[in-house]
Amino acid sequence: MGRFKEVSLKPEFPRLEERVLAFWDERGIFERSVERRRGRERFVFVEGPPTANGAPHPGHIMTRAVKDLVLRYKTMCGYYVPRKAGWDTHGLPVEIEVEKELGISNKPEIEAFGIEKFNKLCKESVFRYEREWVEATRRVGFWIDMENPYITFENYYIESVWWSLKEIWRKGLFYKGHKVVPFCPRCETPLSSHEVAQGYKDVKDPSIFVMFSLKSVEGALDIGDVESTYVLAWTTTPWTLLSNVALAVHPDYEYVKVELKSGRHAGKRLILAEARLHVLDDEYEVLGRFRGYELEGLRYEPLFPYAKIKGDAHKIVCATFVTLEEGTGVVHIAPAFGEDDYEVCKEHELGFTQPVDSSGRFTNEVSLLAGLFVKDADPKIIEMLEKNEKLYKRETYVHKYPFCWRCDSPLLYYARETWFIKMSELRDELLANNEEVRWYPAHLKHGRFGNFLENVVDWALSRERYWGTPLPIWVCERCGDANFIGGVEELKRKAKNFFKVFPTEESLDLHRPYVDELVLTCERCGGDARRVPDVIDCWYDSGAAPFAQWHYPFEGYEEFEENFPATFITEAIDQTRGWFYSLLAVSTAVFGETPYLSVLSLGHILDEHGRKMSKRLGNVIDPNLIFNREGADAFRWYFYVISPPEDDKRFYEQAVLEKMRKFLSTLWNVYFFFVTYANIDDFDPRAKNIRTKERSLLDRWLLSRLNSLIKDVRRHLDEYELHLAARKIEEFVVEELSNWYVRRSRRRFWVPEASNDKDCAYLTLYETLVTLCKLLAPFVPFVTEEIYQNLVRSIYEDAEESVHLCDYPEADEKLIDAELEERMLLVSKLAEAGRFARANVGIKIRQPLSEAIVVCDEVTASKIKKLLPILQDELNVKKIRFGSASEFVTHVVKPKYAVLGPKYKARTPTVVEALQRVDAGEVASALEKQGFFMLEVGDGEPLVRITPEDVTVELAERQNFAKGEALGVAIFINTELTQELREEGLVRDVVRRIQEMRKELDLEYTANIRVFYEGADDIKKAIRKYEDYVKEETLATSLVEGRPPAELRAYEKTWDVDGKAVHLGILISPQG
RNA sequence: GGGCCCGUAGCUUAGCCAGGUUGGAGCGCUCGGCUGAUAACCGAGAGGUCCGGGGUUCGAAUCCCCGCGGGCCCA
Repeated sequence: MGRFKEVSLKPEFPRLEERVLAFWDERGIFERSVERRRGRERFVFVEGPPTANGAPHPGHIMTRAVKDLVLRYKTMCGYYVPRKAGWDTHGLPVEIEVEKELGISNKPEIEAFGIEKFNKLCKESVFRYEREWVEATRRVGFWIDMENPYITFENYYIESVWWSLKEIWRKGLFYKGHKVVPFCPRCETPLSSHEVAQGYKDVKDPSIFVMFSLKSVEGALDIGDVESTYVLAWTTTPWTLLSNVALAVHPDYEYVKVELKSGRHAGKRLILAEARLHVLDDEYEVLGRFRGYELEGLRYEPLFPYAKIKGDAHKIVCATFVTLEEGTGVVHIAPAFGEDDYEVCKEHELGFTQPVDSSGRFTNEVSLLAGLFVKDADPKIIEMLEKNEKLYKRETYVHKYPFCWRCDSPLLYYARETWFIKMSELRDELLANNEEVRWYPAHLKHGRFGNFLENVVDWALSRERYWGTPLPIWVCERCGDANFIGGVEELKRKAKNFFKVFPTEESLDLHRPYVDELVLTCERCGGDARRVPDVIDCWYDSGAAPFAQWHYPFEGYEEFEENFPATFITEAIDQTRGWFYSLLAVSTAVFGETPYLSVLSLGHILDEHGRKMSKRLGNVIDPNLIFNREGADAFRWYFYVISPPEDDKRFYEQAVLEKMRKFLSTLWNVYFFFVTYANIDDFDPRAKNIRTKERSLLDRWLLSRLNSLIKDVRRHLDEYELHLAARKIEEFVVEELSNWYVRRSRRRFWVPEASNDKDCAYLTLYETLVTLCKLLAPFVPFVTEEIYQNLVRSIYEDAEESVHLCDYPEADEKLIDAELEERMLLVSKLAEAGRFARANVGIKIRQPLSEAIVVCDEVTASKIKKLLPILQDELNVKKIRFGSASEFVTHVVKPKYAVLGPKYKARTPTVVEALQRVDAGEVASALEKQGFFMLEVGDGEPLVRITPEDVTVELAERQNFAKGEALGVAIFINTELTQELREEGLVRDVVRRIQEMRKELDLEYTANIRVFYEGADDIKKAIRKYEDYVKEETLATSLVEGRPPAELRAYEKTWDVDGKAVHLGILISPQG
């Protein structure tokens, strides 16, 4: 037993993580990590409250992993980073979930069920999903205070929201509009522009060309043959034809009257825009032309007899929104179902008709279609047109159409009474506040988000629903004045029946239906005022989080002051017009200030095939699957390292597994290696203190790289380049620490006797692992905690109790030796080049060779001189030395375009051509001797002076030498095999086989063995010659020729070495 | 239709802002090697119209223009 806890070779990350979670909980590590920074500079984070509407999706897990990385990092850097969780609890999503459970699907059913009971179920439903979120949040290791979250349905939160709405009203930014708004007929409520934005889909709609029969009118343009002339209009929403009030033409466009000469409508006359004549399928003759304005005032027969229109109707009007891009240049106008339509009718003092109810069904006014959902009525309407010979032709049309972002019903544009905030008036302020924000990625600022602000529209705030923050407006029954309420005290004062509705403090609930029962006394006339029954868009709730979470300004004044604006927020890209906007909109309207200083926008999670992961497609991976198999660290690391934060990420188990193998397993293995050997040697880091200066070059190199890495990681994290930080660490761990340092140092740990060099190796590896743990703690908080506990806490009693209570590593500039890093890089590249050279001539690494020669300039030679032993060992040569180029006389001269180009411009190709014609050896020797070469180009221009910087001179290989090259340095390996080298090679082959057999027997690293051997004469001879070497390498106490006696039951095997059979037998030695 | 982003090997991607002629990795595949830490590793090979077309330039994956395809957002 050693000093450190034994480590298993194959970690079980999920179980390890559960242990670490329990440890954190027991010791309150999270709370302490926050508290110990109290009083330091704040790093303010606002949690975008999850919509509590279902189990968390891998995308939510990723967002949480990113938040956690940033917040842990900032905490370790010394910032005070309180983290309050939040829940977005209101809104349609919750209502829909409850409706589904109740098996109902519209508002009358809800009202029959009872609003009080319904809202109670909504509240419960929210808590049901909360539990899954809490568990997933804990499991992924996201540290946030879930004990004291802000909850948008709480009275204090609603009161703050009310206060802010009244502030906005005071500024004159509130108004009631009659506007055509996107309306969901299933939810029976208008949607805000950013909600509509969530749900555009491609759909196939009918596309029909309809003929409106003209009537003769006094005073209007005489177009002749009025009775047999029709105006041709186009629409993709046949159901709106029942509500047609007018037809619009563009005043400046050219229109024509044509007579159809073929087809089923032959003989009829049509009016349409000249530029749209190609929509006609039949032959025609042009009979006349008009400008659009000339057509104004013409009247036509209504298509259908049903709709009762209050006011003037069925005439042609002019409008500039008419385009020639689609249809016929004549637009059918239904003021109930289009914003432009509504405005144009208002302008021309035309009437209004609304034969569709708020659930999207035709009313009794349209007897034939009464009760039918409008979209379902399309075929019937087309049939009716056909029968009346009013249909010119029908096609289908694929276009984007908005659907309800939650219930997926097609939206209708529908004229409703709605309360608005005048965001358009705040446009310049929004833009100015946006200037204060740092966006990651930067293009969002003036790109997508900035453009959106440029075109900001008023915020349609009211929702004709139940489970939400009630709109705090009471309208007087007598005078119609709107009374705005900004808090509970005010309500108490103004309501006639407050204590009747809320007899006790506990009974206070600012939701429907209770607040609906409150009757206020109108401030202006003293009459009774009743609440507008709407609730508000729940996006406003979350946009109010910066102040409402503290119940500002009723309480939490200081908290708000200290935490506004936020330093940092992050969510996925879809929040651009969602939360990122609602936060800015609310803060700008209420305070005139920006609510956040930096925003990191994340990409979406896609499935293995690059499709969006969504419930509808059924391709959502359960995060628990990954938690239970690869673990939370693997999950987190995958997201960090795979691509820049803003990119969409494909997510599937195999991909996570691959990253885990590459990185976490390698890290674990280095740790395993250290613990295993440190325990064998009973290494104690406290007992050794060897200054870095006194350690080997390899050690100093590793520590230099480690400190350079710290600098890089900090720089990248500060710029939210999470992937670059992660990739740098991964490269360090896999390439430099594991595949170079540990591999190169194996023998140093393995020598049985104590030595200074061994201590240096242990110390260096120990220090590196400990620092690496801290560096990695914000990324993979579990495995780093585990390693830290074993390596640090078990030894140093005064060490911080958790790696997450430590300070983030700072680079020690004194330990950074850029030149050493550069030299080591060159040596490792030369090792690669040498291996390449050996492979080219087919001599494996295990076969020792006599020498390798490095050819380079003197400066480089002096730089890498001390590192040559490493190279010698890597290449398995007896000797390594520098040689001069003259040993390898063949030269190749290659032009450097980057240098030649600027010098010779257009002449460059000719110069290069000439250079390649002359003898390379001549050029090389001239460059070496006099430092330049005069080149005759042969184009009549003066000679060109070639200098060493203009070209690279390479060497070709000589007989018996294999050549490799790296970073401009050549290496030659002598491939001549002597008898002695051959024998050494054979012995090493035998040693390798014995080691393999030890491994197969699963022997302790320190167990001694006895070896028996039999085989070809040259092999036996080689073994005898190198007996001591074989014994030492394999921990053999004896090496005996012949087969082991059968009664000993040795482990035996026959191997093929260089085409010759060798029989080996192994016995475990009885004594140590 | 408009805005923003993206398009490099079978897959994932670096390089593009600050142009240099020979586009670099990883996974996968084939061959070879190494292994007393490894779920590994090392080397080589096959695999690229750098989305297409034009332009600028001595020189374009890189800069400019026009397309095509994809994603997100908006009308």
